[in-house]
Amino acid sequence: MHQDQARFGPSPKLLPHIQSAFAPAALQPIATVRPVRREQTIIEQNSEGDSWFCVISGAARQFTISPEGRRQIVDILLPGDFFGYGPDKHARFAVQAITDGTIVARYPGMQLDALANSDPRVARELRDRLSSTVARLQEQMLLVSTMTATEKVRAFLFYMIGRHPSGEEDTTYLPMSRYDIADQLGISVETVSRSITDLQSAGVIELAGPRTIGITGKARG
Amino acid sequence: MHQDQARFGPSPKLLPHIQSAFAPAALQPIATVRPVRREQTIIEQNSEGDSWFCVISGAARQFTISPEGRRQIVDILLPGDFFGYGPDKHARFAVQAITDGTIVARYPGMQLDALANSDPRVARELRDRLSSTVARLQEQMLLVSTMTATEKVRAFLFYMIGRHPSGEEDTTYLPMSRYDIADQLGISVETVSRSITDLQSAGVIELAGPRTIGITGKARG
DNA sequence: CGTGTATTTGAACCGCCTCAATCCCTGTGG
DNA sequence: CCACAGGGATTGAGGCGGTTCAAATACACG
Repeated sequence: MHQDQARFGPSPKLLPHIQSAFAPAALQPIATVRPVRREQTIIEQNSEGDSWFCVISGAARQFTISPEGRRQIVDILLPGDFFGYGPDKHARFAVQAITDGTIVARYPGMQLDALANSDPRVARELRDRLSSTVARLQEQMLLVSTMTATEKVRAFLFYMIGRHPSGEEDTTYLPMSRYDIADQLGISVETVSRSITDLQSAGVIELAGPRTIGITGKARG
Repeated sequence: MHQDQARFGPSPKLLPHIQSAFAPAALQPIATVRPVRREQTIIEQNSEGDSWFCVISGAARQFTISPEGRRQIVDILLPGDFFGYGPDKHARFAVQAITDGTIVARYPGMQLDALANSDPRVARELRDRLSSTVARLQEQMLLVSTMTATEKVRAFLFYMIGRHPSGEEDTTYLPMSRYDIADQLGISVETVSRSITDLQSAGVIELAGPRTIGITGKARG
C-alpha cells in the first residue's frame, strides 16, 4: 500500500535496451521502469516503503530540508546508482529527478528479497551495488570536507566529468543547476558561480554555455 | 597473501562474549578477532585485500591524506560498524584505531562470500549492515554540510552521545581527540574547541574533563 | 613531579555569506 | 521575427565567521 505503487506503469519491460546499459540484468525480471519529469518526487521524505531503485538515465538528487529551510543534498544520483529505503522501511531523505527524461527502475522489496534468497548471484549483485553506494558517498564526503570553496567546486566538477556516461570524454553537460551544486557542497550559489568563473580564468576548465564544461589541456597535462 | 593475514591471531573465538554484543552472530564461524592499539593501522591506504571488518569495541577512523597533507576523515567507526575493501579489492581509505583496546573482527572475503551463498540469512545480514553504513554516511554528510561550525560540532556531539554503547545515558566519553572531530567536520581544531566552549557556556552541554560530555536539561527539555 | 601532548584562548587576516542588482538564456505569445 | 517574462547565472559591496599563527594552560603518563 505504498503511494509509489500506483505511479509505476504496468509495463515491466519498457525500454529494455536502455535498462540493460546501467541497471543490473539479474534484477530485470522484477523491475518496473518509470520516466520522471524534472522536480518530480520519486521518494517522499519520511514516507514508508521497502522498494529499491536504480537510475537508468538522467539524474536525481537525494536530500532533506533542514528545520531552518535549507536544502541539504546528501547524494547526486546518476545512471547505475542505487537508492531506496533503509532496513527500517523508512525514508530519511527525499529523492526527486533533476532533469526531464530521468528514468528509474523500481524493485519491490519483497520480490527483491525473494530473488536474492533464491539466487546467490542476485544477492552478490546487491552487495556490490551497496558497496558502490558506500564508495560514492565517501567520495562525496571528501568533496564537502575540502577546505576552500573553489577546491570543492573543482573536485565536484571533475567528479561529474569522471562519471560522464560515455566514459572517456573530457567535456560533459552538467544536468544540475548551480543551486544543486551549492546545496551539495554546503556553500552558497554565488560562491559556486564565482569559483567556476575563477577556475575558468585560471585555465582549469572551459565553458561552452553555463552547463557544458570541459577540462582544458592545462588541467589534463 | 594480504599483509593483514599474519597480524590476526590464530584464536578465532577470542572474547566471544564481547563479540556477540555487536558483531553479527551469523558470521561468528568465520571471524577472527584482533585487538588493536591506539593509532595502529587496520587497513593500509591503497592496499589490496578482500576482507571485511566489524568494530567490536573501541573506535576507529577511516581517512585519507590529501596531497596538501591534510587528513580528511570520511567515517568514524564505532562498535557494530562494518568496513572493508570495495568490490575492486582496493582500499581507497586507510583505517586505524583511535583508542587502545579497540577490537575488530575480520571476515575473509572468500569465506564471507561462500557463507552468504550458502545461507540467505547471512546474505541478508550483510545487506542490512551495508544499508546501515549508507545511512550512517548520509547522516555524517549532513553534519559536514551544516552551515555554522558550532552547529556542526553540536550535531556531531549529539550524534556521538546517541551512539553511546550503553544506549540511554545522557553522558558519554568521547573516544576521539579534537583533531579527529576537526578532520571529520572539515573545520580547524581551534574552531572545534571554541565551539565546545560556546556550547558549554550556552548551557547546551556540560563537560567533566575534556572528553566527558553530557547533555544538560536545557538541551533535553 | 616532570615532560610531551591535548586543549584552550587570543589577535589579526581573509574567505565566504548575505543582500542586491544586473545579465543571460530559454521559452512563449503577439 | 521580435517583445516580453521568468528563472538561472553572474557580478558587486560589506560584514561576519573561521582560519591561521602564536601562546598559555590543562592533562596524562612515566
